[in-house]
Amino acid sequence: MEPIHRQPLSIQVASRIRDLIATDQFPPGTPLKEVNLCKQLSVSRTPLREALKQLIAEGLVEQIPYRGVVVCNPDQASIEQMLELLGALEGFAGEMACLRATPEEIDAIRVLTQQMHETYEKDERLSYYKINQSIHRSIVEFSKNGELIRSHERLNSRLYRIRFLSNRRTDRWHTAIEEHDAILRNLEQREGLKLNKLLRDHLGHTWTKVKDLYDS
Amino acid sequence: MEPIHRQPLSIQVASRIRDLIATDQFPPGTPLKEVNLCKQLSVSRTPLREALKQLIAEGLVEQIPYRGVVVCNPDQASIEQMLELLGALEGFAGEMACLRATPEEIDAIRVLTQQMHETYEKDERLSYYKINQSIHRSIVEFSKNGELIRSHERLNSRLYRIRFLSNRRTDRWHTAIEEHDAILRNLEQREGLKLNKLLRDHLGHTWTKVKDLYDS
DNA sequence: TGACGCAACATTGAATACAATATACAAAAA
DNA sequence: TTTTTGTATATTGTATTCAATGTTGCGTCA
Repeated sequence: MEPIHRQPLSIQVASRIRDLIATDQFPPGTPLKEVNLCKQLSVSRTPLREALKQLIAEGLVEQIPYRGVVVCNPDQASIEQMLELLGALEGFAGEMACLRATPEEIDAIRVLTQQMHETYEKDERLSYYKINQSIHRSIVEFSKNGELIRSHERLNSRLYRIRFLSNRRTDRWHTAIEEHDAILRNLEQREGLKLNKLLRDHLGHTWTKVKDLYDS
Repeated sequence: MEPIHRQPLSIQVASRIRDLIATDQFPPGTPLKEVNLCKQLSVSRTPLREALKQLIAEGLVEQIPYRGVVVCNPDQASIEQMLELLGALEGFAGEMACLRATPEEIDAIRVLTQQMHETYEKDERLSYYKINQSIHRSIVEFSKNGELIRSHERLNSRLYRIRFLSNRRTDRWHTAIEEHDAILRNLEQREGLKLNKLLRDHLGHTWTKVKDLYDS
């Protein structure tokens, strides 16, 4: 029977704040003052502080002793580094997925890629963004390496906001679409090394898009 | 001028516990009871709990609600996954290091590799282990990617104990030594792709050694 | 007018008190 | 004898209180 699983307050609070940051309701630089957040979330300071400790460990916020916690505002250099690492992780995951993904799992990627085409033609950017995320997350899952999956998840969540913003503004969708077709093809044919390179380059292009956003 | 940086108690406590786990003074399965630790470390529960939260986020310990935290005892499968990921990270780092390391930095690796030979001939396993760690950590640093460096550091610390134990018992040193010579050569010649593969395979061999340890 | 010092306030760091939950053991019933 | 249930105890989860530190602003003195 399915066990009931409760979550300590601190975990729930951490999730909530994580969402608030990802959706830009707490944009970079926002000071996270303990008493304010306590009132807003209706919890006491102890679980809130434990939640903040977790977010610090994840790198989403930073803490200066006796001066509080603020939402991180990564500069161009560290965004580039994060995307570089994300590309390495996804590339490696793709390579492993070529060895370990089942035919059914590859079918799922095929379906998602098809849906992506549809959102592209309908110009539905939000749906496009979410499907894109699903594809990448699925490929990583099919690596069947739990550590890799968690590392990717953490890093990706830190980049969620910035990629979302760049997705709204960039006007070069079609290259991404073509790349996704190539990704699917190489996964189908189990071309691990090629898929690795494809995914790394794919993230590299994301960086150029983000850079455009910053420079403008 | 160098700023004075103070560390909150929770950070210090976290470091201490991390060491205790790495050095096997808190072996896997040890229950970390809050009041006990408080007395032993002479701190109150609040900073201790914040430290534990950080270790949970790092994956060194795990928490079951209302039942406390215990030192993780990863099974063979997750150790294999961690080593696989570590290999991917180091391989990628090596590839980047070929692009970005200065000649002086490569010299440093050369010196360390030479020292490694000496410890091998003198049969000094502890020194060997530490130099080996230094080499790998240095290569990762020379990738000049801070995110990569931190990810590697976290994962490596989780594997510190298990690799240490396997190093003490394995009787096949010379293959590792030869691999390190090859690593140095490819770094000197900036052969990024080859170095990537070398490092990945190197960690793969580590896995076979760890596996021997478990099976025996 | 500007710089320094002091004091009041705001905010975080740490400790303690209280509540919720799980476990262990014993007693009672089948 | 075995199972079940209730109660005591231990442990974690949360709230509150107190202490330490940083910041701001005003007043005074050069």
